[in-house]
Amino acid sequence: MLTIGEFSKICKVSTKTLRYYDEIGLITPDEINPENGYRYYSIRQLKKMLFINRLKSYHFSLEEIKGILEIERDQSEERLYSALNRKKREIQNKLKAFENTLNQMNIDILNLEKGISIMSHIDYLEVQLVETQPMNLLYIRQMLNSGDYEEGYGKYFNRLYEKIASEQLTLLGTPMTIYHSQEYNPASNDTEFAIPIMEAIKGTRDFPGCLCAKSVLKGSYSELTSVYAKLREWAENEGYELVKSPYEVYVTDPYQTNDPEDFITEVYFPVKKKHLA
Amino acid sequence: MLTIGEFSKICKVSTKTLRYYDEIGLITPDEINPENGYRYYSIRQLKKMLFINRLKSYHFSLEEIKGILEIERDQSEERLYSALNRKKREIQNKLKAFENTLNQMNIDILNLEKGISIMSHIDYLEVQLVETQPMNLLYIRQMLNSGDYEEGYGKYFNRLYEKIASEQLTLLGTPMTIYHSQEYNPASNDTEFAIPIMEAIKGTRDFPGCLCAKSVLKGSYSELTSVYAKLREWAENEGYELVKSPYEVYVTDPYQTNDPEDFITEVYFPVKKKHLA
DNA sequence: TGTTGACTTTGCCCTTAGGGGAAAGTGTAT
DNA sequence: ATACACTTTCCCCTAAGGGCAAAGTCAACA
Repeated sequence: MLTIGEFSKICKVSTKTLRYYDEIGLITPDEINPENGYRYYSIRQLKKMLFINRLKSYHFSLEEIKGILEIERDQSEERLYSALNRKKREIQNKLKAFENTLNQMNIDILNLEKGISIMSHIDYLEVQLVETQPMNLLYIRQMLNSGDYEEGYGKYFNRLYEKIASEQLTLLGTPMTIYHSQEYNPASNDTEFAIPIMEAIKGTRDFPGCLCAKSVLKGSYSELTSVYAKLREWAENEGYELVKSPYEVYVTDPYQTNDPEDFITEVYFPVKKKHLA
Repeated sequence: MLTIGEFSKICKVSTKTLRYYDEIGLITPDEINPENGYRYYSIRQLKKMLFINRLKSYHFSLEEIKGILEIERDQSEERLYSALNRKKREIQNKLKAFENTLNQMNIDILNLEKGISIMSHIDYLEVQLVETQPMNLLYIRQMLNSGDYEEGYGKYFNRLYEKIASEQLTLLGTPMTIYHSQEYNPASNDTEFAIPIMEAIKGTRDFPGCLCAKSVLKGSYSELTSVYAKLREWAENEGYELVKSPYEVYVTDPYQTNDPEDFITEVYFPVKKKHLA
């Protein structure tokens, strides 16, 4: 039997951690002296602890590890195998996200070297006042949380395109997203994915034309919030106010090009002139 | 002036977050109605908030962002530039760490496909009882925290090698590390870096020979804890006990080869036969 | 046998970046 | 006037432990 200190040293895990794992039931000492509460670990528990360490190094949460250890007794291999593969994909995604972040950072760093301040691109955004044409939209309206956006765009637009293809509908424009939520809420936003088509069938709706402030973004979607801010600022200065849900039109998007710097997105902001007080 | 809800929607930040940022003083509303406490943000604060979002996407902590924003007023560019570069290196390191993790995971996944269970390599580790020769060690003894290990190894061994080179000392073996701490403590471990040399000068010490359980690890250092566990288990079964600090000898290491799978490390565990009770 | 120093126990508060929800007050449109 | 959307503060919760304190315990040494 090993005291907690000995066990700790062999496994390279602090005693604090071992007590915590005992508390949450991840690995409990083989023996506890009922008089003084001293924890004693057996030699065979070393392997379990090392396995836990391994899984931790793979970024499994303690909750996940607990699940894996409980499974392990029954049908040991298969579910561990699938858990590993799932976690592997998770890490690959994080890795990709880091690569994207690094690309963005490099753009900013290069700009700084040229003496261009980081957020100055906002100042160069142009805003026009336009009158939009009414459209007939094939749409899906959903509550989305912010994590689902990337996935959601692909999923819902695919569904719409499938319907257009299978029912031989007539495409009249590029895909668009309409944001109905008044407040931004990371857990749930009222979002409408739509594509303009000719046929006024079930699953379509009328989208009236209106006066809009419009701005065009070239580049990564991460700049979209800047466009919204710019439009808002413009409206404030020119004496307009927002009257309906803003929307985005994806003129070129990931379906057409791979480089995020080539994306072209129009942002529309339905407005009307404010009455002077 | 924008209410918190409007500001929230434009910036894609929840009101909860805005109130939190107000609380920690990251961005406080331009105006607060003293009667009812309502927060009002100005249009010019949009840009600041977007800048915060940008820095957040670069994985700066709120504390770091606060620092950057405070700096920004004075000498805006330079310190931001260096902060960005520092954070970029951090992310590159994390990216590398993820790549290593993925490599390890792939090894395990391949093994599972072959029907080899994940921790089974422990069972194949061989342990021998050997009598080591006394040595004369050039050493540096330090308290290290677990995060410093990678860096520490390079740093301290380099320092030792430099001394050997500059004083024309005679190398008698490969580098080694002796672990003096009884308990593992992530914040501080008593660690000795050493290289055997011939000359008994200042900065060297005698390292007596002794009876050791020895095991050889081929492969990544992440398996080292397994070796310790195996040695401990072996000692228990054979009726030996640990009498001094264990140590590692790096026969081939990152200085000689790049593939972690080629590393060869000997682990020594000074023991003596236990008296039977 | 006593003492010392190392070890262990529990308990409490702290960390990041907010999320959830309640209860109460407020603003605005009809 | 009323309904409903919005805002306020307050309190508790997260994951994985770290830090520290007070008190109890163990083993070795004199």
